[in-house]
Amino acid sequence: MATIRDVSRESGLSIATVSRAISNPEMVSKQSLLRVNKAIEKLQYRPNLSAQKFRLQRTNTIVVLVPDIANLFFATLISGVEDTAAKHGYNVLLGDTRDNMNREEEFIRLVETRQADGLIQLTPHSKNALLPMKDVKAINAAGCEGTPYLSVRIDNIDAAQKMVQYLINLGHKRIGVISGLRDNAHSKERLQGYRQALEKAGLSYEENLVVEGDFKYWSGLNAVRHILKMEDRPTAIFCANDQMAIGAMKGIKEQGLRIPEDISITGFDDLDVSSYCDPSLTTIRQPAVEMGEKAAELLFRIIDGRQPSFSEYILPYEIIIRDSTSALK
Amino acid sequence: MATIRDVSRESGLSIATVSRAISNPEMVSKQSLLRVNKAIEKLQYRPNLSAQKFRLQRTNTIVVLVPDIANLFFATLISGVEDTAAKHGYNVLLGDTRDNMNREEEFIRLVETRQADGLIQLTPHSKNALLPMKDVKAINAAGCEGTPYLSVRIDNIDAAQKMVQYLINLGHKRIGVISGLRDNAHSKERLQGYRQALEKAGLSYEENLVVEGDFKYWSGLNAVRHILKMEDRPTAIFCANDQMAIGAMKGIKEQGLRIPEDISITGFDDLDVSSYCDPSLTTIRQPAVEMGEKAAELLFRIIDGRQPSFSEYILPYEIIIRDSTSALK
DNA sequence: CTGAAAGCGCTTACAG
DNA sequence: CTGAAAGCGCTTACAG
Repeated sequence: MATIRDVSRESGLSIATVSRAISNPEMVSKQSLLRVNKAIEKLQYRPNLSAQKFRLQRTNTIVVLVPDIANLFFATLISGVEDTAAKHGYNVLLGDTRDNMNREEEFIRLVETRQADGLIQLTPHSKNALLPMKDVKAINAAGCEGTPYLSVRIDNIDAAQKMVQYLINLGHKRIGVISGLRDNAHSKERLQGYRQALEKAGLSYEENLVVEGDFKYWSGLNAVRHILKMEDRPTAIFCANDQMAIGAMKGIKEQGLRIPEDISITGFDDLDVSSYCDPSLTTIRQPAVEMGEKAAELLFRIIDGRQPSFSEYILPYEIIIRDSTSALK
Repeated sequence: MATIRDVSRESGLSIATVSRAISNPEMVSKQSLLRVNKAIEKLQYRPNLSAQKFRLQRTNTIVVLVPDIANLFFATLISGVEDTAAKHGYNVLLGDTRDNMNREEEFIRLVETRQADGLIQLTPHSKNALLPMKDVKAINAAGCEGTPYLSVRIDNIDAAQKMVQYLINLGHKRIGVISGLRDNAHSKERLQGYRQALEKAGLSYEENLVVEGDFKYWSGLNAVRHILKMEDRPTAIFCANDQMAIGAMKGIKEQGLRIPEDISITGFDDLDVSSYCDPSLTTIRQPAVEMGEKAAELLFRIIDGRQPSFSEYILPYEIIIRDSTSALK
């Protein structure tokens, strides 16, 4: 492979001039530029960007830590990161952690060892989280309250509360919950919103109406089977994400029950598929793409050494009412 | 940030010894090792891997070119790549091309400019494809016949044929198709399988039974509305992927028709959600994770300069029969 | 087992 | 506008 030295030789100009011709053409005479370009063409020269990055102490790469790339919500958010990164000349390294701390640590090390300039964390913050670390520029996206570093998110508690309020307004009094894993911050906040809505309406909280899932389809199906066996069955179920809601719908229909006539169901995220399932799912739209874009922009800003105006960016959510919910008869 | 020079100074040993203590501890005396480790600990030293990579002319990074990260089939395949990459000490750079040639070119340039060692292409080969390129080590995954470089895939034609044969065996004679974009190689091969099945069964091919989609949900819904308006409506629809099949199911139910009693429908891919939609979808399972793993292994092999035994790896598919298909009454 | 030195391919302050 | 030279942080063949 040709190097800058070869181009220098071929063009009869110094390495310095060749370098300038490539990065700062305006610093070089027209004639030199021509000779350099001709040599580059002839030798099929491509600058070794690894060398360049090393020299400039800049990688133009960021890492996105994602707990589960097969969850479409994250995939969509990442597409927002990708777009913004491309615009700013950055590459995106994908860190699929599967909620595994060791994998997470390895990806964080990429930043520590200067293979990436910063990272975006998509797992909500928890007490045993590795971030924040000094020397690692990071943004938390789609997380929760109390994240001790820059974050972009929606107000999960408020969104959950509004959704449950909506169910209560429809006349539902016994509202089941299919929650995410208990320790997960999203689970906690969405459950908190649920409790607040009950409280405001003067309804009592019943622990056994809450069934734990893990945010995946099968766990929604599993959880709903549990719920349907209860003697005093809820008339509505609030699910902590869309995937579980879709799994739950499956389980409800399996039992020969109708949605929403016999039981109402709601999700959280608004995946593409949520408007295509049957019935279409009432859910909370998180602005996934915008969150990704915003997180990337903030990260590039702090990489450039400019501090952002806020430590927390709260984006608006939207309650999307479709066909999986109706008034209690 | 501490460099190897600082560790050298702190430990009173040469840079060379420090370097060896880190990369080849067995080449160094126990005592030196101890001193080096103490110094590393004290200075919180992290080797600059950018420098190391540059020095070794190796990046331990690969690029995955994906046409649409928001298609779960690709996300799942990528998780297979990720796993294998982690095992081999490689990082994965995500190249979300959105079927845009310019973006694709930029990502390929990462390999040309030594920022990555090779790439995995998830877009099926076409005549105006940029790959194969000399100096770019690449594997095509989930592609089609006639890919002019190393590939891992299933036999799309055969799979489609088998699926349509299954519909024919159920008694269906008018079978509609919701195809992907016409120029897409997957569309072509799956359509070819459809035609072959008809031919074998002595059924004639009717062009107007084939409606073009773009592999996304909405296009399935859109296409099926078209199909349902036909005077001599098909009794079964073969969709070129699951997303479109799910969109189509929505459209069919909108018209008050029942699946599979009034119309049977089949997909291609076997996404997670396909067993949770209603009715659950009869489809073709592509071994997404295994494809990703195999593609990554092959890539690492050619990066190491070892040639693989075959130029094409054909993995088995599986016909998954669920509730969206039934015999013609 | 250890160290001095060369070199990977670039960029840039300095001098002219 | 141009070139010689230093240096980014490592690794490794060579000599001892």
